[in-house]
Amino acid sequence: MGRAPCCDKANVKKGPWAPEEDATLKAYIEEHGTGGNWIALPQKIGLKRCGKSCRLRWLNYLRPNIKHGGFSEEEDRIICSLYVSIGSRWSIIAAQLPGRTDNDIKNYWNTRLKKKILGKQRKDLIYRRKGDLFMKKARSPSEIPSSIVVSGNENINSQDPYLPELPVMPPMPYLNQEPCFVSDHTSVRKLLIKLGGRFSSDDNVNQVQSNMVSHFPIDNNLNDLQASSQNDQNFIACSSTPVSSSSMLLNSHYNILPIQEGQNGTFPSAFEEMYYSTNPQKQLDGLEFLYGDMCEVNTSGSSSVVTCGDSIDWGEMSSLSNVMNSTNHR
DNA sequence: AAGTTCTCCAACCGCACGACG
DNA sequence: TCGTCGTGCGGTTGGAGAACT
Repeated sequence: MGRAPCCDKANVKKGPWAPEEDATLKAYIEEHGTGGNWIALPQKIGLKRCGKSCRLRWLNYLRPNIKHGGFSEEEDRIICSLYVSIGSRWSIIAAQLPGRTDNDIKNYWNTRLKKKILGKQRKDLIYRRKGDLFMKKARSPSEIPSSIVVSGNENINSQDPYLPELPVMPPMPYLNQEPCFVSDHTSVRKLLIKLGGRFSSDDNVNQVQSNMVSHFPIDNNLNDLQASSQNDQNFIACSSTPVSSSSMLLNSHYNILPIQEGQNGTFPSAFEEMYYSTNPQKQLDGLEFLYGDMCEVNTSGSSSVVTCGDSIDWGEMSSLSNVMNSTNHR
């Protein structure tokens, strides 16, 4: 049994809002508030609209202090930084940009910002696609040139002309350890607090966390990955992907993870703690979701292969990195 | 000038979650 | 504990206007 529709679809108006409808809704909410019930609101004020539609109209358009268009460079950077770090959590991103709505940011990202970032990389992408084609033609990992296939613990600096240059960090140490972080609420919470310190509400944390975990089938697969990485050959070079993302995050102008003076290299202490700690829990605090989004661990058969899924666009991520690095060096 | 394609964005849709009885 | 309801979210769509051929 499906759930009942939120409103009577037949008697509900759809499509663009008329100025009179806007005025009616705005006047009522400004005087009485929403009354805590969006579903009942349109009937109260005589609007033939779905409650959800009223809510959306208010939040995205009628609410006071809403800004439309004209995103600044600073806002671009914030959006990029947060997108890289938490993905398409538009509501959370919007919370960092006063006056912006999640819908606005989502549209801006999908229609403009992504293209803006990718714009300079078209040529690279074309070359890369040729590289992809070449990779797809290869029937097994052993047919892929060694410059592209990298084992988990081997040199990930190997450069192939078809792959964009990515920031490089040492191999992830956790590959040789028992994973034990997935259900740890505090690790995720810690990261979110690090991400600007504005994600302290339990609601957000839980929501983001559930999303992260659902996208990160790490449990048993990680053990397979470990075996695989020790077995070389099967580990296709995507190990630098999360690294690049982390670097982007760290290098971004927004400084989501504040860089502290006197630290070894370019990594802030919080990140170093995660990355270099011998404690597997600390190593993975906050990094797991990056892997979850970007890599797929295929454990079919006796071997495991880590591949970059379709959702990952090397060019895109590389571009993001470039944009952020360039803004960082201004 | 007309037809076609592209871009942008407001709005819709369906799902997940929490509150509540 | 379970079912229902309202809310919030992210993905997608549709249409108006701009750009291109």
